[in-house]
Amino acid sequence: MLDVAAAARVSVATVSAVVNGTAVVSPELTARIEEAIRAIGYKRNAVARSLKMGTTRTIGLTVADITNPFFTDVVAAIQEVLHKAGYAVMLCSNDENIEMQDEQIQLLLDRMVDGLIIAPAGDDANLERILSGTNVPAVLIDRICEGVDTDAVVLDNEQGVFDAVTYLLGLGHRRIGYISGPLDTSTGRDRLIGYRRALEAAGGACQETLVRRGDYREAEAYRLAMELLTLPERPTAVFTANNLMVIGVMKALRDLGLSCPEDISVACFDDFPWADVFHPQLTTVAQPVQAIGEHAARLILDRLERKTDGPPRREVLQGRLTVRNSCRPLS
Amino acid sequence: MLDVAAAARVSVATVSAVVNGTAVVSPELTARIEEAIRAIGYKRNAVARSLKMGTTRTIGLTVADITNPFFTDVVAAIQEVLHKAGYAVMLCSNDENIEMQDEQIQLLLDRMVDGLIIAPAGDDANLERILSGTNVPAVLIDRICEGVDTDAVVLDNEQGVFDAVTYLLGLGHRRIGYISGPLDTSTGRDRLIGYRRALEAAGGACQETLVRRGDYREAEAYRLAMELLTLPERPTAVFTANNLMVIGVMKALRDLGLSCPEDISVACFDDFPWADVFHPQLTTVAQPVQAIGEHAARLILDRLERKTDGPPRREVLQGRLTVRNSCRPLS
DNA sequence: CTGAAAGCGCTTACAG
DNA sequence: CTGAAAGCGCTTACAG
Repeated sequence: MLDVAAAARVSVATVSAVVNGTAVVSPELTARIEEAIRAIGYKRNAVARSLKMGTTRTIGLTVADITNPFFTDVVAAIQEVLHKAGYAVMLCSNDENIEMQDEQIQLLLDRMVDGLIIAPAGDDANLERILSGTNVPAVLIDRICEGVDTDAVVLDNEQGVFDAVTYLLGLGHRRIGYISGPLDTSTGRDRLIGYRRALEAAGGACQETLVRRGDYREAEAYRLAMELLTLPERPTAVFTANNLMVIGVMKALRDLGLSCPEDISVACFDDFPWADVFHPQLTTVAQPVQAIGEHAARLILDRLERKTDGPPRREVLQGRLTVRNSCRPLS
Repeated sequence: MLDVAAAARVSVATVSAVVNGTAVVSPELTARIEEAIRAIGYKRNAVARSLKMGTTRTIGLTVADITNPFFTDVVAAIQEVLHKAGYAVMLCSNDENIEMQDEQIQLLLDRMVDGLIIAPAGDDANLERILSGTNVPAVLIDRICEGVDTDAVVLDNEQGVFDAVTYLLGLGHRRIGYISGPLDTSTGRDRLIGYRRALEAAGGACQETLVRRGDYREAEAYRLAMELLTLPERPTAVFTANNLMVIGVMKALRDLGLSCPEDISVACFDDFPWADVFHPQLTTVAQPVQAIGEHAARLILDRLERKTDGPPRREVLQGRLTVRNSCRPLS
């Protein structure tokens, strides 16, 4: 910029003014400066700007598993809104590892992100402390953490599972296996509550022997499904608390020579874009991924643009039971 | 840092030395400084550091479509390797839009990323100019661009499709529909060449009437598949040049009341994690996504750590034909 | 082993 | 409308 100023025989202040359109500069000078910029091949340096301004126009984003299509879709929606607003996003995926998550958040904070969007790996004892050590606004998505009091957008997880399990009960199923998410995640807990509440509402006692605690991943779900499906009194239906785990269940069915929905009915939380073309066409609780991402982005943008200054807001969206044909009525 | 220095009654140089372990400092001073850091709640400011050092330890990454599981897996692998090496990644997805891609690359460059990994949306007339305006190293992945001479990791696309089509021919198929990617992408072109070469090698002339030019997305592939499948002389097999498009084909089959593989055989480029549990179990050309990501990350790291200074390197990986049961032999 | 000082590339009151 | 100067928070020769 000094070079440009020298070449155009003006001060850097004037150059800055034309580069940012931040003040009125006479046409002649503007032209001279623009010419000099072209000649020198000047490129603005956003980090110097950030240092001076105290803002980087970038948002840090951590998700538990970018490989999970649910998170992918949410991330895509977030980055689209943010990009339109002139923000970049710095993305970290931590493979459901809380220590790594904390490390990543620190790294993002070091780099002076203007805001943070976090899909936490699980309850995180350090998160509150880390966040309160800064005044960078944060919004939690998907899962919330005990004691972390920030903006958040979550789903009504309990209701989503309640609807699905009630649907299965309506089909005549009484032995409904449940592969849960980890109980140190809010979604894991809330979804399990939905399962229990549905059974209770139907007057059936919850059969804890049919509940298995998974980790939202395929491999462990496979193992748990094998357990469930080889029980002396096998469940007639299995529900998994997320998308990845249903794949594990389907693999178990395949390896056991069972078919869905003939032998076992299957349903899960989270939808797939291909769910209505491949067989069995899965019945799912679809999350409004686009809306989740958009809301999260808006919340952070609101904070940054000082439109909002109040207490934490928590937005709760609803899932939608999407019935296809992976569950059959028990005659 | 000045505050810390003041509190510990030392100079900032000394504080910097202990924060970065960049010089030997006496134990007493170290202790005093660490105490002061704790007391003040000092946090390092990476942007100031970056300005001084001329390096941000962050890599810019743009992909055509983060929503595509192929790219997602590659991104996950990249970010894992880079994170271990102490780099952050700034991610941009541009929905296959080249202008937006250029804009994003500019934005990343403004922010002084140390390196760039680009999965280009397509041939980009401006990319070479943009890149040559900086000395930030770049590596292209998946698709390469005419005239852009940087490190790259790509697949042997031609061979992948050749193998798949040869397999179909071996099954007795003669009328093989092909839904291509956009021809302004290197993958779109190379895969189409693989298709033609396979037909020629088998002595059959390539039937251009069975070739449709798609855009790597589901919606357009659906439309094209409807065209192909309602031809007077319908193909007996359809191959799509990527993963998303095969979903469109399956939707078309469903809407036409055709089944796979009984009525039509289907195969595609790119694998799915669930391909061997849902029906039809798709026959695919699987890409080594993990390896692609790792290689790309290593290439950029090599450049940054000055281990490599030579001419652009181009790594070519091989796909693997993964036969399942979406293609039937024609008796 | 430690400190004073310059400088990375910007922006922004403050004068003129 | 334009310029000289300070300062954002660091790092790093250079002295001592």
